[in-house]
Amino acid sequence: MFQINIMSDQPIYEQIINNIKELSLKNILKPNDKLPSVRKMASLLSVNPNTVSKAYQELERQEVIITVRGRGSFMNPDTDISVDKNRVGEAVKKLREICIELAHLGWNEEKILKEIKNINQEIRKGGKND
Amino acid sequence: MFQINIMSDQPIYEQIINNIKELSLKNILKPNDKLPSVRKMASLLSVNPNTVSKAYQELERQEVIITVRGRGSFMNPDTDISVDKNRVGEAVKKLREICIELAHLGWNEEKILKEIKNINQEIRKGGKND
Amino acid sequence: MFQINIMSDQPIYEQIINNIKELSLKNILKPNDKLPSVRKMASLLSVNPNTVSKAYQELERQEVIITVRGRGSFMNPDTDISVDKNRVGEAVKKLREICIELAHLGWNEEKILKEIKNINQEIRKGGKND
Amino acid sequence: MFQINIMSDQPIYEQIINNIKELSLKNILKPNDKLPSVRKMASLLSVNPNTVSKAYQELERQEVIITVRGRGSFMNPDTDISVDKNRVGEAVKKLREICIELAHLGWNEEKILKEIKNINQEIRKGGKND
DNA sequence: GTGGTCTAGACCACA
DNA sequence: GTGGTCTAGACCACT
Repeated sequence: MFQINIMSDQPIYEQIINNIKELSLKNILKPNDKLPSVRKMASLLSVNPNTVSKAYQELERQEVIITVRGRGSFMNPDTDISVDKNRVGEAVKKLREICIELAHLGWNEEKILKEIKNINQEIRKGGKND
Repeated sequence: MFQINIMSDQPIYEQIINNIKELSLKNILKPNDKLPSVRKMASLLSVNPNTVSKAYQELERQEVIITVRGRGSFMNPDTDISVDKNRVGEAVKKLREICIELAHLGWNEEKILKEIKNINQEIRKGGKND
Repeated sequence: MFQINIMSDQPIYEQIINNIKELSLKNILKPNDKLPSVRKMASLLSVNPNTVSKAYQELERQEVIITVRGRGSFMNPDTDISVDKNRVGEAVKKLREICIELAHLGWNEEKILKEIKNINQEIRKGGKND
Repeated sequence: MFQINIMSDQPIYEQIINNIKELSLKNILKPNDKLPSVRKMASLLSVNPNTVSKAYQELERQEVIITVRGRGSFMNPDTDISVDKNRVGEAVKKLREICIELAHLGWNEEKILKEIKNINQEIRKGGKND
């Protein structure tokens, strides 16, 4: 289920974060679902437990998961309430950078919009298996 | 003209690259236009010359500019000849990550599409280099 | 009567301790009152009996309660005999940390003092055990 | 200047955070001041660089400091704008716990208020040496 | 069993 | 030089 690429330039802990967020969007990970323990996830992904721990801590900071002492980590039952303006701003800035990059690679606006639609269909497609 | 933010988490040399690409898209930097020398650019932006140098080297690798020893750097007159499949793949991958992030921040597809349109209008408003 | 929050970052056994202390301050738990057994309390709070046991042991160490083998645990009839200087020191140290934190969150001294008054009115409203 | 206690039950990285916040309140660390590098601070405190790094990262998250790639960390020039409701709530909750604890140790409200005044005079006393 | 903290030591990107 | 990431391995508190 998880796609971790050790050789990627993207940090492993970020990849873990993104994977979990994506599974959440697809509704494969549902509210209150238990995540594998830090050690288990680490052995599943063949990475160091500290790396998984860092990912989980950041996910908790973002209110995606909730960690309970001595019990483990669980998907947050509350549908994300607090919106972090900084994070939105960061994401939009990155979106801009990528549009510039794609434009330089010959993509026109239409092609980008089409790709966005594809991506959104992909990452949100789980919507009915609740 | 340049917008460098030393506090950003984006490397300065990447910011320089993106600025030049954006100016090119807007047709403010035209084919064969001369770029400021590494030292001049460095003092303009108040950054280390090594940083500018790294940006120029990467731009040349991407065939955005051409550097002639002893003469300086110039915008490539050949508009986008080679298309680097790796770079396209990377950009699409990042696009995907950002869609996930924005979805988690409460954006639906429509809002993302609208933002893309805004951005494209902004970065391509020179309008004639398509 | 009890307020246990399993998601809090405060250990459950500490929450139990504080709840009992608060009930004692409010004079709801009076000297010689019998506490629920470890098992009963555990089932009341839906927590592990070991957790309750740990709380009771610590309460006994602090002379808040007295446990009689085979009889159960009771509120200590002797009101606050021994004063543990270490505990006072610890509490004052924590008080300091929180003042720093609140100052960083924009609270001035006056606001902190006001909050303290509110809290004390709340936790001591039984009013007669002073 | 720094007071780190390896034997304390408080994590080292939190102690570092609190020390820096306190120095900031006292105006000993002023906006834009450079902090010792991670490695330097680590050797000053005789702790592992990772521990200092963790403290710095948390401080940046709280907008107390700003870290610039390849340059180091600096006190945030902006007087703290964003207020984190969660952090305020947490702090008030802890304040409540301590009031209960102190009440149990025989402190009346007046004594607590006096201590708060002492603490605030202490931690904010640097206010004029700007 | 769970996660949290810390150390020692390594490698990398950036300026 | 700077900070960021990762590993391996240890210890601790909590349930």
